[in-house]
Amino acid sequence: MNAPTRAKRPLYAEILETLRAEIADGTHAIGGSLPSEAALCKRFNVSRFTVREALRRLQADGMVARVQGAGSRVLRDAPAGVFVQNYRSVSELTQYAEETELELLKTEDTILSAEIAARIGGTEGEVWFLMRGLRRTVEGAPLALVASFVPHHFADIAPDLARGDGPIYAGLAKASGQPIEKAEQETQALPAPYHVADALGVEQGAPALRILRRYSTSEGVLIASFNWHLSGDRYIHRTRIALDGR
Amino acid sequence: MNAPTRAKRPLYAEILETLRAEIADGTHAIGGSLPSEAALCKRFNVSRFTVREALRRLQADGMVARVQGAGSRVLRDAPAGVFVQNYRSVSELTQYAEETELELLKTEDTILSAEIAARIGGTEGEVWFLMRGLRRTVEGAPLALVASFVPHHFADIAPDLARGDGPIYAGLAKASGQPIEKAEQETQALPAPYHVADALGVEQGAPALRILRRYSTSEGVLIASFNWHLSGDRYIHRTRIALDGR
DNA sequence: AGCGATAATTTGTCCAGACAAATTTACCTT
DNA sequence: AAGGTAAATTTGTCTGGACAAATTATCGCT
Repeated sequence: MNAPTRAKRPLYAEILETLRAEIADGTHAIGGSLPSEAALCKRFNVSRFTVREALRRLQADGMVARVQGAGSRVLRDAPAGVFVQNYRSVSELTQYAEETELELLKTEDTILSAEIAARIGGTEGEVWFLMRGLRRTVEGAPLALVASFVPHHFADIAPDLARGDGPIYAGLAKASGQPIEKAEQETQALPAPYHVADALGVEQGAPALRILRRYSTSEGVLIASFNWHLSGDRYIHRTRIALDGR
Repeated sequence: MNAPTRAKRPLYAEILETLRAEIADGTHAIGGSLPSEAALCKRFNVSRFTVREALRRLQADGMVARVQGAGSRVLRDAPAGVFVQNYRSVSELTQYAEETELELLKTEDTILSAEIAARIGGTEGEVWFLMRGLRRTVEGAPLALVASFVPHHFADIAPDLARGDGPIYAGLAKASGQPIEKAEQETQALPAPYHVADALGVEQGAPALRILRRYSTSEGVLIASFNWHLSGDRYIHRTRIALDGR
């Protein structure tokens, strides 16, 4: 078996990107079908395995549904999942950041544990830069305890960005010269560890909302911030869910 | 190439179940490594493809991290983010409802307390119809304990809608002859009360995520459902945040 | 036109093989 | 003992092939 010439990026990633673009531009309409695996193998001159790797990722994104015997149906024109809460886009998060104040508490280099690495998109054992802070409302009430991880090469500029008016990620994107391509959020209910409980004035172990926001460029994760919020009635994360056609 | 005898269930599913059990019982400790792919192929007498299908699903569950050259490291002893919820619109919530199953547990008339009324948009003292159920994944794992409040005049049809395939709110909107004009969500971290803890198999008082979704027409709230989810590592609510211009 | 059976198509499962890339281990030298 | 290099190990990417399972299309009969 002859090995293919090694592209810098996996073949399936190229195909994935092409299919994503074609779905987005309407070549493959929502509600319609993608070409069959066999047709895609022919078109891209790759094995069925490679096509399936691309399709698998489209499926994982919620963009297509694959049905045995029937083919792949387009469900969405972009990866599923958007927003929640008071914001539904990065620009609205920008406003949130501008309407609150982050008080930087501590900065340090940190070696990523396996668990943190898996969460934020780094690699276990890597050195990242960690900034801990307390985000307050304009009235001064504690809103969230924040732990932000940035790749180590931003260590020099990140603290000043944190002290500035705008969101950190915007400054980091500017410094990196790459636009933000993906912004994700994960929400969990967890027992408040001691340092969170102490900072937010709740009992250790009390239920707390941990919201992780991760911003990525094409080169990887730019910043990942854990925001710990007070439990139950002291913090409610409220959102509107979009109605279709609006 | 000789085809294997067809098992009722895929081979990778058997291996997945075995590995899950071994991680849960400590045979493969958290922080330690799983056997290599090659060793698992030997042990189970299957191809590498089959082993990798099982490992891929363990990885998707957040239970292991697979690192090229290093092997698979155990992160957790149970699936993390058993169910990742990604939705940005009502129609996508529709799909969620279709992909899970709601088992109706109990229905009853209820008089709204001030607290519940304020949350769901009713009036204290009003009689509403309450449906309690357990939402499960297609594999049967408990996903959420659900308490849905609907105005009393829907009491006759709501249970059948709950037992149907689609989302309840769609059926109610149809029955009311009014389109849904607003869909809202509120997320809180709360201690799991007894009935939630019991249904979802966690300790009473453990942190749980309570997601309230409220659907309204021009005439008022159509349905408001509290969804209680397992705490931290068992349920992660993941979203994408829209980038402006897309 | 409608229905049922069959054939064709499409995805799912699984095998064997190979090379690339990344990590770990072993070995040798200082 | 420490450091560097090479070899071994492990997962990632990719090829080709095959049969199973599910869906759709086609054909024939009434």
